[in-house]
Amino acid sequence: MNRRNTPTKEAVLNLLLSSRKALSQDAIERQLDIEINRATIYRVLNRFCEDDIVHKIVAEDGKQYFAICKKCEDQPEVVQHHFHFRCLSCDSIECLQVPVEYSVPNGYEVQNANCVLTGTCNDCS
Amino acid sequence: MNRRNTPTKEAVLNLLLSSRKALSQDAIERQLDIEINRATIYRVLNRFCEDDIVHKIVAEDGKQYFAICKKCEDQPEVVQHHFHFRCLSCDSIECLQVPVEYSVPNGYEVQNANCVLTGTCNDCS
DNA sequence: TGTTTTATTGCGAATAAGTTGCAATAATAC
DNA sequence: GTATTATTGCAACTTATTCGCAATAAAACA
Ligand SMILES: [Mn+2]
Ligand SMILES: [Mn+2]
Ligand SMILES: [Zn+2]
Ligand SMILES: [Zn+2]
Repeated sequence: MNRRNTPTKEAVLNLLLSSRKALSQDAIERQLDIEINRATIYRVLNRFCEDDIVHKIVAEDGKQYFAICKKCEDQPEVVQHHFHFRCLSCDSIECLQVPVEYSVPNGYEVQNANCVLTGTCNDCS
Repeated sequence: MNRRNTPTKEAVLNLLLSSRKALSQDAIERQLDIEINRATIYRVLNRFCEDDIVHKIVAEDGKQYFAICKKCEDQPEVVQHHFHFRCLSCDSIECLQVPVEYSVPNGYEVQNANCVLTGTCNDCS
């Protein structure tokens, strides 16, 4: 299943790269200068997830948001599980450079973490 | 907006009280012995949330799950923000007695936390 | 106990997010 | 240039949740 380069893919990727925020399909479609079909955007995003180029966050609004997995400058693995913050005022979601720390009962095996803090961000407070 | 006692309300509450898991509207409807309309179940649950009898968890499947806010035995405020665990094998969600610890950048104000760990639970591993 | 008030319910329709099948298009390899 | 097949657009579909509205029934009250 070899990947191909397409204008769509490039456009979505560039948008995510230039955005400080995690974006929903909806937001991506609106912010793109070219028109891309909804289903296509989802497919591109899901492919990015499979390829670990992007990670998906599900917020308490039940919607999916996507953000680049940036290796914050040098550290190759800051990408681990980190908190996300959703501002109720400006309705934006961003990755926090705050690792998720937890322990689980015996016999539990954690594969993934989806952690979203909600409140007011610095810009809005 | 005074609350009234109804069979529906009691039934849903009892089910949640007796369940070790967080339940979706779907699961509640299925597990109830009496028939209750979908919309009604949601309304009952949302009222419980308003009254802090129940808390809502949104999992990465985008669905809402509801669990009793039990004051784990004595401690009046174990109810705080805690992790939840979703087992991909038995597809169940439970509250973990594990508090969510985090720090946020200056100027950020956290009002709520929705944290779900995903993997395999003890029963399934 | 009968009457009034209004919270709660059921129903059907609406909304919204995300997915899927299929045929057409277009990267990429040959 | 031609063939292969990943990608796209479109429309239809699924699933979760909400909403308007009229009917029902708790609870307060006379
Ligand atoms: Mn992130
Ligand atoms: Mn919980
Ligand atoms: Zn904000
Ligand atoms: Zn399990």
